[in-house]
Amino acid sequence: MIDPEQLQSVAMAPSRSARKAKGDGHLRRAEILRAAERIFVAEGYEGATIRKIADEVGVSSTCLYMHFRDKDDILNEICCAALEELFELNSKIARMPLDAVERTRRMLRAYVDFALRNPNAYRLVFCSTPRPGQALRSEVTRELGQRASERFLAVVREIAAEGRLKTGDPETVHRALWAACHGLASLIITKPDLEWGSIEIQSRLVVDGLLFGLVSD
Amino acid sequence: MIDPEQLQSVAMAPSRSARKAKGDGHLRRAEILRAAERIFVAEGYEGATIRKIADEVGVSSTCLYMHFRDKDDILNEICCAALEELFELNSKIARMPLDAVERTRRMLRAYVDFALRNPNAYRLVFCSTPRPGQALRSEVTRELGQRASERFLAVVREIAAEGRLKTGDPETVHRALWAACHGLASLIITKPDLEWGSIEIQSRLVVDGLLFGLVSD
Amino acid sequence: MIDPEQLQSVAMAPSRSARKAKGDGHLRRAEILRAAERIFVAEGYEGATIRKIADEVGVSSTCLYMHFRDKDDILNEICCAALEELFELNSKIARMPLDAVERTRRMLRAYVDFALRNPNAYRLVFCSTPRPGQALRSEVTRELGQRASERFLAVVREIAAEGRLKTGDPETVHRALWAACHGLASLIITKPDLEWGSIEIQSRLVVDGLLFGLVSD
Amino acid sequence: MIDPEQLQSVAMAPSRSARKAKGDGHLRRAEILRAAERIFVAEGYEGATIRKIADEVGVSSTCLYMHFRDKDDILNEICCAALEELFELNSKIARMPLDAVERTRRMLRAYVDFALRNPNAYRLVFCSTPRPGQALRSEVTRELGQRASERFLAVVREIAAEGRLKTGDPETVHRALWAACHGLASLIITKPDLEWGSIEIQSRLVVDGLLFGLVSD
DNA sequence: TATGAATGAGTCTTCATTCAT
DNA sequence: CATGAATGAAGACTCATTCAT
Repeated sequence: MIDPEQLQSVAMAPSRSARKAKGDGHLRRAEILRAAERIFVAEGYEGATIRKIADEVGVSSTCLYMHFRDKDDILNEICCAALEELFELNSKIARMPLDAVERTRRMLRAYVDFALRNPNAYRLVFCSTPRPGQALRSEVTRELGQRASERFLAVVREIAAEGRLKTGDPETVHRALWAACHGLASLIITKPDLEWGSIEIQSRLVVDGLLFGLVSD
Repeated sequence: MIDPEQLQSVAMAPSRSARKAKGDGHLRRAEILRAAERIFVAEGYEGATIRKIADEVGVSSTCLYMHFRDKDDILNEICCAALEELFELNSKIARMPLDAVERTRRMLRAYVDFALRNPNAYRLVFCSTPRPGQALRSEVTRELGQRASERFLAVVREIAAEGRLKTGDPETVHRALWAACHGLASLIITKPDLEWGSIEIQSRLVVDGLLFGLVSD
Repeated sequence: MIDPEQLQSVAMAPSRSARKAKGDGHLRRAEILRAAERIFVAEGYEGATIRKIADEVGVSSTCLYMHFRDKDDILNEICCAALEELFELNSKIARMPLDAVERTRRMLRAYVDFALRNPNAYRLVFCSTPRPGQALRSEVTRELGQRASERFLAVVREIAAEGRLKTGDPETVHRALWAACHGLASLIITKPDLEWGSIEIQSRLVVDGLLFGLVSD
Repeated sequence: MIDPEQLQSVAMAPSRSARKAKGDGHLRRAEILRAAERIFVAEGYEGATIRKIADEVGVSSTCLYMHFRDKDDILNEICCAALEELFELNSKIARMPLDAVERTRRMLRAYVDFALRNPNAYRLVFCSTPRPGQALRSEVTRELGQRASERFLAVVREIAAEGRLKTGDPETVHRALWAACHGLASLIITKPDLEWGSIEIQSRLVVDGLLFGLVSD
């Protein structure tokens, strides 16, 4: 499993050796992942051919097989990295010395932002049904998603413990909040041509509206 | 966890007795559409090969081309039929002699129900980005979606006209409501293995929670 | 074997029964042949699908099989009819009470005209190599072509007998004349976009030029 | 009757020894071109399937796509190569310090020889109507053909300038000469089973006969 | 670590042809 | 005489993947 932070930093600073020099295979690996992510989303799962990815990176298609077992392996790594990042995000907010509702609000906003910042990975993780046969590998993915989700559920439970839930149980409320934000993010991502106005405003309306409807004070 | 049969109850194979009996043509056509819908969603657009669909129906692949011009034609027909149904649904509710907010609530509930009743078509229409090149055909689809959407927007505008919008403009509120319901439906559809509890309750929580947060009285 | 004269006359006068009435199968047959000829040339051998021909005639594709054994059978009939016509043409000119050279000239001009009038059939007969397997059927075609050719060779032999051949033997001269005219006709047919000027003049130049070069007086 | 081997002497399979030896790439490419040329002519455009060509070369059909974009690309390369050669031929003769008529005669003879030496390519270029849709690519082909043709037209214009044209304008005469030679060559190629006698003599008769008829001295 | 060449399986689609009616 | 429905074989082409180097 790759630490996403590491990927991120590598992607931003070409490190000591000049790009394209034959240094650390990790560079290559990260390069491929980024290209793949871009293409996976631009062209869809089957539209993202190994050759297209290889071309984007500037290497032969054979070369990809030196870093990843197969196509699904690449896909998997992308998903894991994204989920890891999301988990970190939620963890950071969870640790903030703020009112539980405020932390919830921030998590939701961060969630939508995250989705829109990584539309590629987001679609892979949250908008696609795992195809049968991928079950084993996506096990890891599900595990990671679960962890990120629980960070968020914990805060909702706090709110419930404070007796501020207007209705429903924390699990259901948690899923409602998540679903609403997912709906907004996924719709913006898959239908960018629709008239969306200010995404900032739209996003706030969903989050605050639902929080106001479900949580008191 | 959701029983997939529950989601796909509509799309079941026809009684084998009718097979090869009356060559009504229309029957075959419908049979193909149902099989295609099932497979499109089980395997994705490119995963749904003509052969798989043909096998499911029990005919040769060539036979599909007697009823549909090509693969996209099948996809298109499925989408159009679904959107048409959705439009009818909304139209019927729009005509009911009820309070605007109540009509809104019913439309939202009907929307989620519709999605869960036709998960296959729903995903095709609302969870997939139109690939470039399909633009021309999906024009019709978009047109239909637009019409269904406007039926719903009209009611939100009524609410706004009655001065009952707590915040935002009708367009943004309309999109917020839609997004939230879409999020719930799509999440249930694509991740049926998650723990969803009672969908009835979950759905009500999202709809009522958001309505309560955004609309007064 | 069909008498081309009969086809011709049928094609020009719809005879007693109204077109499309279910009268004499011969009508249908001729109708199909004409449509096929048009399409064979417009689209090439493999481009001329049974369905296209059937559509042109306005019947089902199955219907063609009631009149012809298979695709090649249609092709064959077209070729035979054309050759028959050419043979008649040459025969008529051969019987004219004219100088042998003049009859030759007329035959050549008639040949080019015939080709340009029936470019479809001409290409089928004179511009295509019989594909292996068609050998048996094209036997008939070759036989007919042979007969038409001999009508023409006979006149050249007359010229030779009159001692008016400037060079070569009658067979070689006969082939030279034929080849030249074939070249003109086939080039005009297959490359109609070239700059051809007046075909009348061009044709005369080839025929008279070669005759003048090879035949005295 | 013509021995087909005589016509296709150039297009013979390479010694099997080189196969699989040096993966020179260029060798493969040439090998494919030769096989394709043979099959294109033996079976016609649509009869020449990718698989047949691949089988002839002894590789998988996929392999062809490593060297050529698609079927038309192969066809195109063959045609271009042939036309290039023809152009060179004419250029070389044009530069010879000979009487214009003699250069014309040599060009015509070279043309027929060229056609019989490359019957496959010749038919592709000169005996087939470009199918609609191929327009763009065959643009190049036409361009090349044009250039070769103009080299020849120039010499005829010289003759005209010398006042030695018995009749007609240089363009028409040029086309007449070309058509006659084309007729001879194409007829020999497409109907090799006919009785042709000595091609040498036959060819001379056409060329000299027509030149004698059209050009003085 | 990387590649150029190659492949087998599989894609959509079209065709000539044949039934049962 | 005619057809609507259907099919098996084949078409061009693409893809993920694997060698030998």
